[in-house]
Amino acid sequence: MHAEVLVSLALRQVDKVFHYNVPPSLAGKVQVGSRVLVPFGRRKVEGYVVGFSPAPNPADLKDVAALLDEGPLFTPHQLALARWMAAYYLCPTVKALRAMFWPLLQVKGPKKVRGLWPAACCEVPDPRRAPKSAAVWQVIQARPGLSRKELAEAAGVSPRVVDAMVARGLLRSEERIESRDPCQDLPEKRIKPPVLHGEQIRAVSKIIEALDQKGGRQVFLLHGVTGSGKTEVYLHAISAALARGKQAMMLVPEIALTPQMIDIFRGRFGRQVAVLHSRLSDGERYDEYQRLRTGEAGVVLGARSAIFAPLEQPGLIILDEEHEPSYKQEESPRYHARTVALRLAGYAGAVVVLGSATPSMESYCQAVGGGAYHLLELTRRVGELPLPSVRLVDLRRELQEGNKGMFSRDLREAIARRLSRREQVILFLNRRGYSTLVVCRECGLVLKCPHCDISLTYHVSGRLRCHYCNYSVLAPSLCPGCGSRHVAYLGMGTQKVEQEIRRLFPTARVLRLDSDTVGRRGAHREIIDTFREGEADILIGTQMVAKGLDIPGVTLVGVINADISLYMPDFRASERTFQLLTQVAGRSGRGEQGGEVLIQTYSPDHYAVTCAQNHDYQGFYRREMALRRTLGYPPFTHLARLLVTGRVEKEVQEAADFLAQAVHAAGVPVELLGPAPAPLTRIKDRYRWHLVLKASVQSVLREAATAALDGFSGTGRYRRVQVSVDIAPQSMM
DNA sequence: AGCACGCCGACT
DNA sequence: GTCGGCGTGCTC
Repeated sequence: MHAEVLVSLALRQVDKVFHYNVPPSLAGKVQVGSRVLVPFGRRKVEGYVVGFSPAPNPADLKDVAALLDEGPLFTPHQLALARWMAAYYLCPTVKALRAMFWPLLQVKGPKKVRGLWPAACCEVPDPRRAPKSAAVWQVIQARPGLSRKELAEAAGVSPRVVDAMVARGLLRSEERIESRDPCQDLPEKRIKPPVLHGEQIRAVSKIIEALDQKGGRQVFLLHGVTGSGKTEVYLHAISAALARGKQAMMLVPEIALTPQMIDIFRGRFGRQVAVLHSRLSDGERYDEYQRLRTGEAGVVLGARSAIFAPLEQPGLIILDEEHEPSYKQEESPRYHARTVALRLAGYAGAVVVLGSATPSMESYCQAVGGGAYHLLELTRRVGELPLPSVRLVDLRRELQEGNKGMFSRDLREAIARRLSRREQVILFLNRRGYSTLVVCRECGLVLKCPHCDISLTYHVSGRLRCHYCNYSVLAPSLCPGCGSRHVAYLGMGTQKVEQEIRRLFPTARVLRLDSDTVGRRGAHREIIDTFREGEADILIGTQMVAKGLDIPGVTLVGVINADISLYMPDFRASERTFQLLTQVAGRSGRGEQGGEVLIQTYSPDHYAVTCAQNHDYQGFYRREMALRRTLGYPPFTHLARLLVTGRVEKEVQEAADFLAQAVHAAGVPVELLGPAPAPLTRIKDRYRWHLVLKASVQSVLREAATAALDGFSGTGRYRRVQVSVDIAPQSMM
């Protein structure tokens, strides 16, 4: 027998199986999923065992040099998924594979501590003769397993007393594994499931029916208006899956993975839930992975990458807010969690539930008109609450009438009214910082990041920041170009909104929620909890306030400027705007008092805005699909993007031209757009050019891209440029 | 990626 | 004659 090994070099040229002898010393220990060291050329590299072949191949195989871990890092299931990803996204297999097991390599292993236990048979310390020992004895009886230090502290004695007791044989010391639980300090309050309403019951029963059916994957699109109780449908479906001995995955966008959401899951499923998100420490993530691998936890709640969690046999996979662009990973492997989920479900025969108030065009078109998905609809809010009424404020007219401020009179009045009634307000602006454009009024110089072709954002800290590479400098008082004192701070972000609100409403209690205020671990939770408990009146924020917040006291949501996302150079700009407006509007009126939404915009006639105003998903869908069809965009066509980057612009451009030639030469039916400089022409000192491929069949795109890459790696001319392939890109920036 | 091999120009 | 430039090709 010899081992089939993938070497851990993320290169197309070596992305194939290499064969090695398993020496007798390692026989039986090396298994599929093992990480090994193998001789490769004249050096040794890490590799992963992906299979075994019967012995007599080319006889002169080298030996596996070493086995690097005790157990396997991935399951055959995960390997299959990685291989599919590699083929689908044109990335090296090891890249895809690493996405699945990297949490296991970040720490040495489980955290071990020395714990103390009362020894089995011995005399009990006499409280009169040895009061300190007796105190320790009492504590350890009640709480066995404490460490030396904990025990001493709990008993109020010096650790020396404990040591003496160990020496006398009263206590026995043993190593125990301490679980790093990310939810340790959260109270686990069991919450009784609420009574479902009719539409929810119907949705749940359809999903359960599918869970009970043998056979292939089934996909549901759960289209439910904001506040219709989608989460409760998920929870019931998960309960049902667990009751049938199946495991479940629940993915949410990173910023929607709020403490509130975690509380709900922990409340319902207790320690059965493993939580996975980017804020966990390496140790916590490792332990959550272990709990899943051993089957101790049967439910994953996590962000994008949780789709790779090591579940034995997922029976139910849920993607909440399935339209969210954050499900797309923007670096290699550039996968979309929804696409991976659908594939994984295919392997596992699992049921998929895609949920959203504003489904993506891609998903919705699969759910209507004979598509492959089943549509489930929740058209009413829980408790028969009405959807909030939405008013548009035409900023053009506001300007004509002499109001140059960021708040229209309507919005200002609406806020004042809420404050006087002690109701709460959410203000949404999809930009952080204070001022998004710093420009000299004399010479017109725009302050830009020295490493990126991006204008710098002024922050109240007095520094200018690049929101792409995080470069920062002290804001200059004079124009660095001409020395003029007339430097203007234009464009507004959430910090400016906050300042203006404090000026207009000095007594209001204001909170801001954006990535600048949630830097510290736990800060996110604190801000939301403070607001929920009514200890603040106004919450200002970016997208973070648009997702999942369910705060009954909020009766007004104000959108400061709806146009920011509308005029992005991206064919999804309208869709994105409609989604954002609908989502953020949905935060209003979740209590008894009803709710209102005010959207300030320069484009009050744009269908993305008017459809959001009227809660008219169908209308938006029809308009947008008609447009996509005429312009030949997804879901009517498929796209791929080749992004070429490098430090020398000329090389980048030449490489892009070369790739374009190679695509042409491939002779497949694709439309080639570009090469052209990417909208963000330089980031972190790397110039960026791209080519966009368009085809009616996706496999053709892969053919063209593969041909281009093969030709590219064949020539050594462009060593200093890098090409990355993005299949089904979410962003073209 | 690394590392060797190989084929040309310009040095002690 | 040989040192070193980097184009090409291979790694079980």
